[in-house]
Amino acid sequence: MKRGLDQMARSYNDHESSQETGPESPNSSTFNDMKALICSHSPKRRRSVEKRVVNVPMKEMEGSRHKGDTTPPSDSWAWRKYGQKPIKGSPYPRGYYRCSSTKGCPARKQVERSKDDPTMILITYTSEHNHPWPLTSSSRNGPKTKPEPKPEPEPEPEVEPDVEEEEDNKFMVLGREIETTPSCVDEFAWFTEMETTSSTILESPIFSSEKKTPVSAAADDVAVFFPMGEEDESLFADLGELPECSVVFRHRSSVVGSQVEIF
DNA sequence: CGCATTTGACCGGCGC
DNA sequence: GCGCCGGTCAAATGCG
Repeated sequence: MKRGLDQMARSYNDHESSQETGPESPNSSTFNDMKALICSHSPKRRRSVEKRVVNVPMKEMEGSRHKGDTTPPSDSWAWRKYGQKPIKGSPYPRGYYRCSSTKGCPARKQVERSKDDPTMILITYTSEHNHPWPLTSSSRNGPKTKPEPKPEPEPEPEVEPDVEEEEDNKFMVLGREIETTPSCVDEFAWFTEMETTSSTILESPIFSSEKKTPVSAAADDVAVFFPMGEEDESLFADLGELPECSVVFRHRSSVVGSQVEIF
């Protein structure tokens, strides 16, 4: 079972390794490229696992707990480290984290420093197809990525929630609306779910400071869908602990894609 | 004492 | 077929 995931991730890495480390990765001019990229991956990927790579400037993590190369920036969820490995070709080890925000949460992430740009942290999020990202926050509880007992309904890790939101085949990427093919949407409903909760990729649940359950988040799209404005300021007022978020939101309007990159 | 982290071992796939 | 490599497991350790 786990091997399936592993294999998935591995084959994806083959794809992504050439891209995720590229300093001059796709920027705002390549939304369609990105879309094509995403869709072009579909045939190769199994449906069960999706990945997303985020590039985070390290300076933006200074406020966060920072013990080692793979200490992840705090985000909105609880992650439990389950492994660390030196990566061939990279001077920095890669840390493996498992979502501990909710029981049975299948989400994982890998954190490593970019070998090309040591000031950049590469975070690879992995989740099962259509599985909602954990949206609970633990970063406010302190530095520890300790899961917080929450009175929230438990996500169903193995049962794919029906994603029925593709009324129109569009989703937002870095502030732009992208039309997708139904197959792509279906294939990346997981992404779509994230993107449609916000006006940019990086306002995805990953970067949401809201404490929500995966279910409520889905129903809560409106709450986080509006473009960055004054309301966002308050909405993300407490993002001091979420350096990833802060940089994203801060730079989005002007430096889209240059600070944080999604593949 | 309970939980998270660390770290070495192990596993399975892939390339040669 | 074998070795390499990435990813995970699980026991040991540390910390609050």
